[in-house]
Amino acid sequence: MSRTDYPVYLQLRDRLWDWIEDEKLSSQQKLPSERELSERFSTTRVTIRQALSQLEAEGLIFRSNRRGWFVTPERLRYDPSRDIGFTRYVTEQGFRPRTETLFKQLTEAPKWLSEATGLPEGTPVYHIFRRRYVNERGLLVEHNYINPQHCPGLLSESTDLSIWQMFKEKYNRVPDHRDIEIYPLALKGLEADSLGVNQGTAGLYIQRLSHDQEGEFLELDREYWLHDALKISVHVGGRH
Amino acid sequence: MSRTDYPVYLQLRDRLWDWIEDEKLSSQQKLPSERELSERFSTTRVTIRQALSQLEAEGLIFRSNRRGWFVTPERLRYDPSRDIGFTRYVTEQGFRPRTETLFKQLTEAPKWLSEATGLPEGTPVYHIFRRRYVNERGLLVEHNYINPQHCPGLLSESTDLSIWQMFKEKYNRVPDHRDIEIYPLALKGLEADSLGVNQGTAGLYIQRLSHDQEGEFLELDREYWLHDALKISVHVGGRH
DNA sequence: AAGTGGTCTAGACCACGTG
DNA sequence: ACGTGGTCTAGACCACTTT
Repeated sequence: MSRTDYPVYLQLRDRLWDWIEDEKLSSQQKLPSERELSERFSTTRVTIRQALSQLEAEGLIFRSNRRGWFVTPERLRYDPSRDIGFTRYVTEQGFRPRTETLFKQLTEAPKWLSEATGLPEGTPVYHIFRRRYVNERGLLVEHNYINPQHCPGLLSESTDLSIWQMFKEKYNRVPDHRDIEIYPLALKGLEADSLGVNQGTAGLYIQRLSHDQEGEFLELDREYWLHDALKISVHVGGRH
Repeated sequence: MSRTDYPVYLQLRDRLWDWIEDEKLSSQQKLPSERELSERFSTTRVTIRQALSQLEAEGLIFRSNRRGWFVTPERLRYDPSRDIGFTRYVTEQGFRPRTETLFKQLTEAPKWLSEATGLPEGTPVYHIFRRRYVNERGLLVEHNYINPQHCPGLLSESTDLSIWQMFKEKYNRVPDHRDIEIYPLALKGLEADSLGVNQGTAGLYIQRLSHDQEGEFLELDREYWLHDALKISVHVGGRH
C-alpha cells in the first residue's frame, strides 16, 4: 500500500458496508437518514456523505432524487450486439421489465443525425424517447431515431414493446450490421431528470447504429444507463 | 426543465468551463489552484470543488494525485474485439503510446481464474501487470493471465510491446473467439494507486477472455481504464 | 519552505418528498 | 407539517508536491 494513512471516510465506508451486510439489507432497501447515520458513526453529515458517495461510486448503493439511499440490485447482463428485446432479456434473467414511452414524434433529421447515418439533413425521422425499468427502478432512458421509409405509421403503434419485433413482424426488416459506441459519461439535463438522479451522476452511454442487408439506415439508438445498472457481455469471433 | 433552481456549483461549472475555453487552456494544461479559483469566483473552496468535480464527472477535466486539475485530452478510440496491439492503435490515432511493466510472475491459477477459464485450480499461469500511457498520461492498468503451455519462457521476453504479436510470431498462436465484459466501476486499491488517482475515481472495466481455434484458453485480460480516457467502438455483423 | 490538494468540523438554509 | 437530502459557508489541519 503506497498510501500512508487511511482516511476516516474510507474507514466509514467499510464500517457502513459491514453494517449493511449485518442488517441483511437487501436489494432496493432504504438506508437510515444521513443525520441518523452520522450520529450512529459519530461524525458529521459531510463526512458520512463522503463515505456514502464512495459506496455509490462502487455501485453498492444508489440514491434516488431526494428520497434517500438504497442498496443497489445485481447488475443486468446486456449484449448490445444481439437484437433480442429489452423485455425478453430482462425476463430471462428473472427480473421484471417495464417500458414507458415519454414522447414520440416525427421530426426532421438534424445535422448530427445526418452525419451519423448518411441520411440527408431534414429527412423526416421518427424520434421516440423511452424510459426502461427493471423491478420498478428506472435504469436507462433511450432515444430511438428510426427511418420512416421502413415502417410507415409507426407513431400509431404502441412503442412500449420491442421495436425490433415490430420491424420484423410488420415490416419484414432485419438489421444486418451494427456500429456500436460505448463510453462512460455524466448524466445531465433531460436524461438525469428523467431518471430521477442528480446532475452529474455517473452513467454509461451506448449507441447502436443499425443498417439492413442493403446497407440502408434502419435505426439509431442512444441509450443512457445508470453506471451501476449493467454489465455488458459480448461474444465475438468463432462459430456461433 | 423540471428543476426549479440552478445551484451555484452548476453556475460555477458553466463559468469555469467558459473561462477555460477563453483562456484557451489545451489538453493536459493545469488549472489555477483551488484557492485562487475560489477567490476569482467569489466562493468557498468546498463549492469550487463541487464545480470541479462536476467537470471531472463530465470528463472535461481530471485530477492527478495532489498535483492539481488538468484539461482532459480527447478520448482514445478502442475496439476490444480486434487484436491489434495498444501501441499500434494509439499511434494510428496520432498519439504517443508507452507501456510499463510493473511486475510479471509465474503463479498458480486461483479459484476465480479457474472458474473463468476452465483451467484446473493451481495450474501455473503467467501474470503480467502493466501500465499504459498515452501522451505520458497513464490511462489504464492491465492484468494479463496467460496460459504458459502456449508460450514457454515468456518471462524472459520483453513485455513492453504487444503480447499478441509475440503470440503470433514466436508461438504461432492466434485468438479465434473472445468473451468480452465491460462495466463501469470505481478504481480502488492497487489499480487506483498505480494510476495515481484517488480511491473511488470513476473507471471502466474491460475483460477479454481469448481462446484459440481448438477452444483452448489463451489469455485473460483485465483492464482498468480511467472513465474519461476512451470511447469503445465495435462493428458487428455483416461482411468485414 | 511554501503552497497545494485531501480531509474534516460544526454549523446553516432551502426545496422537495413523504407522512 | 415534518424530515429529508441538496447545497453552502468559514474556517482548520495534514500530507504531499513543488519550488
